[in-house]
Amino acid sequence: MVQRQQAIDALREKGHRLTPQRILVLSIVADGGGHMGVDEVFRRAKEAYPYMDIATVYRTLHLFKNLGVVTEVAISDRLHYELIDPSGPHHHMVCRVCNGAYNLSPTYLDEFRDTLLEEFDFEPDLEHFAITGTCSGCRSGQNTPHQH
Amino acid sequence: MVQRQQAIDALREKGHRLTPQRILVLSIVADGGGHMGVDEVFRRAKEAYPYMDIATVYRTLHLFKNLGVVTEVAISDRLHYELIDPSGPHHHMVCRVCNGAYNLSPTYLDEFRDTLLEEFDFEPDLEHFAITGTCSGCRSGQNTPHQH
DNA sequence: TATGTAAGCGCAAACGGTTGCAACAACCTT
DNA sequence: AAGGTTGTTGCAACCGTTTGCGCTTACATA
Repeated sequence: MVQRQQAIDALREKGHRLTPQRILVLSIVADGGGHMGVDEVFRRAKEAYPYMDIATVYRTLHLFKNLGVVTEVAISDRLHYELIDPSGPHHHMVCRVCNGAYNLSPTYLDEFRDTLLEEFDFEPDLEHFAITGTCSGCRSGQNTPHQH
Repeated sequence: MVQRQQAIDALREKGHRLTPQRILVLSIVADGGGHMGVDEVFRRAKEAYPYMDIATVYRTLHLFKNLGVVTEVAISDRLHYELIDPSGPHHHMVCRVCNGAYNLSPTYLDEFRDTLLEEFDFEPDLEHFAITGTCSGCRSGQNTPHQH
């Protein structure tokens, strides 16, 4: 797994220590495959290492976020984490009805950013940005609400 | 104050009761003049009425929000409230450096909404939406950071 | 390989915000 | 004006998340 080694390198380069807890959290997020809630990361971590503390999970996820190893996305008022997509940055559209998360290419946001810069000289933070709304399936009434 | 009477009418019409606590919170938000944090609303309310509870402040602000009397805007991870602007709906750009909040006409967001609808059939929630970023003054290094 | 030191840990307390519940009071009815 | 009902309140407990603080441990140095 290439991303995992990149994450470990990023830690060392910035002078952070490589602890078993960090490796464990990283593995869990990497193996989870999608957006993982903090509680699920914690539950799996505690299975593997019973002394694991929830504070360590939060601190580790924030650290990885600041290192650019994981992205943070708010899904119905809870933060979720996933490994950075190596095929390039992307944003999320999160459906308020079914909680589904969809990727969004930055292209669409770039246009918006350019407008704000030109009109107001305001530089928006759009790096880790989730837009809530209603997805196609839920708009047409096909989905079951609040699946998760 | 016209907006205040409209708020009271909105309460009665929906079958909600007109309590001293609600009148107090409404007056505080109305007199505050800008985006008010929950803690400041609570502090002022407790000055006027020492039995006031923080839960009542939260419940009252949420009620007014649902009635469309106040708008909710997130300023650096805390929710703030202000009376609906009678000159029309608007959004906010919040500077992450100085916490300053600037109004943004919905025109700019409408373009973005249309794109998401056309491309993905995704209807974004942009009603109560604050965009964080760096404002003009802070981009040029003129402002004092983290004033609030 | 042994040692020093500062980063990181687990723990517990605290944070902002929400919720369940019994007492209370706004308002409809008479 | 008095009574009944039901929405609202204050309180306290709880939630997810953050923070302060000793103890531990990863890692640089020798």
